[in-house]
Amino acid sequence: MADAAVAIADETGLEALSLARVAAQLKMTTTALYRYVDDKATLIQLMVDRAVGDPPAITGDDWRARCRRWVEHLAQRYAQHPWLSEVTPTGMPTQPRAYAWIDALVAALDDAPEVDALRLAMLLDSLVRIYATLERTLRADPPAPWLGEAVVERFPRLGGAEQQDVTDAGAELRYAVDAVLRGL
Amino acid sequence: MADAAVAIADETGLEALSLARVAAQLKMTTTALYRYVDDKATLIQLMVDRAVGDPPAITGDDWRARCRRWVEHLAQRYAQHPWLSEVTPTGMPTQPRAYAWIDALVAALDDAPEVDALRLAMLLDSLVRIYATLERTLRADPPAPWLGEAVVERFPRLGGAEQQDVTDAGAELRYAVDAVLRGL
DNA sequence: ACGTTACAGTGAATGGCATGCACAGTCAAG
DNA sequence: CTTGACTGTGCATGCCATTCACTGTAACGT
Repeated sequence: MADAAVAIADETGLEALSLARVAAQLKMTTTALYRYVDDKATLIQLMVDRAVGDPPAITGDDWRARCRRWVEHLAQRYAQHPWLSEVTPTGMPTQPRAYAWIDALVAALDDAPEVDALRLAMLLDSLVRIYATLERTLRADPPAPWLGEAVVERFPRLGGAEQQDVTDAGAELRYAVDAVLRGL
Repeated sequence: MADAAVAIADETGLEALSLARVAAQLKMTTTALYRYVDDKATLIQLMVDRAVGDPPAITGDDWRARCRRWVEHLAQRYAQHPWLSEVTPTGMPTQPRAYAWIDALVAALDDAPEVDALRLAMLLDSLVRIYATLERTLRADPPAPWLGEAVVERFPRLGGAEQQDVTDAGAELRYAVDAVLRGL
């Protein structure tokens, strides 16, 4: 059931995911799904758990590099399932896989000095989410020049950034992560 | 109309906001609202613009301190309207106020060396969003200890962080912003 | 003063959605 | 053979966004 739902979300996004469509995919009635799941929300939780999957094993000399690898892996999962960034986060993680990812980051921070792994995990995860959201919306919207003549006229200070490129969400993510890692 | 919608969202959250309720508040029929707004989505855009409001004037010696002030102000707006963090961002900003905030940050970065203001604005805004979301969900959920015995048993490395306090979203935000500003 | 036109709001209707409840088949254990 | 758990169905409810055809009303040009 979770797999069917993930397949639908992969194709049509989270907005278009309804229990009716999941049921159709499984050749069941909509209401039959309530035998297995209390709620649409819990189904989505299951989907997230499944789509994010298990954390990778990370090796490398530099702990910052290991952090970046961790981020890359997570970002890759988000890229495979763009709807992940549409899921509204609901507080602290309760799914087992989430703990596994945090654990993996803690392992990667083995020899890092004075780094608060839990906080960092939350921060990095959030950054991945954000730039995944950015990527998704960039894909959906026309890549509008976003700074028109009129705007620059009203806010002259923005003039310099006019032709700036914000089309590569991956690059933005790396920028943000690098800034954080340098600043720790 | 936007004000009525903001009032409802302030009280009951974004989930509970329906055009029917807005109409009731205004003593109109639901369908009458479509005279003024194409879509529920565009109504929400208007609401965001109104709720975020105009950026403050920021003064101070240190550009990092000015950045922090900018973040504090923005976070304050999110605190006043918690539903803001529930709004799914839709690509680059199109509302005039958004430009004004970016412009304000650019101004604050006047004498900062080699800082990409646009990128930084996006990053800081994202951070504010994230920790506003955290605060909202902390308020909604029971502040569960989130790391049970069973979890620590399966992931021994997480043991140290067991009793860690993640209840103060404001502190987390400052931690993240400080890390970023140091790392630029 | 009269007709026209833009505007503001209404009412009914459509199609989708999550979800609840009472029922029917099916299959295994006593 | 019977009972009971399990799996699935059908029907129904209430909420939602959105569309369309319609009515009143207020301003404006002649």
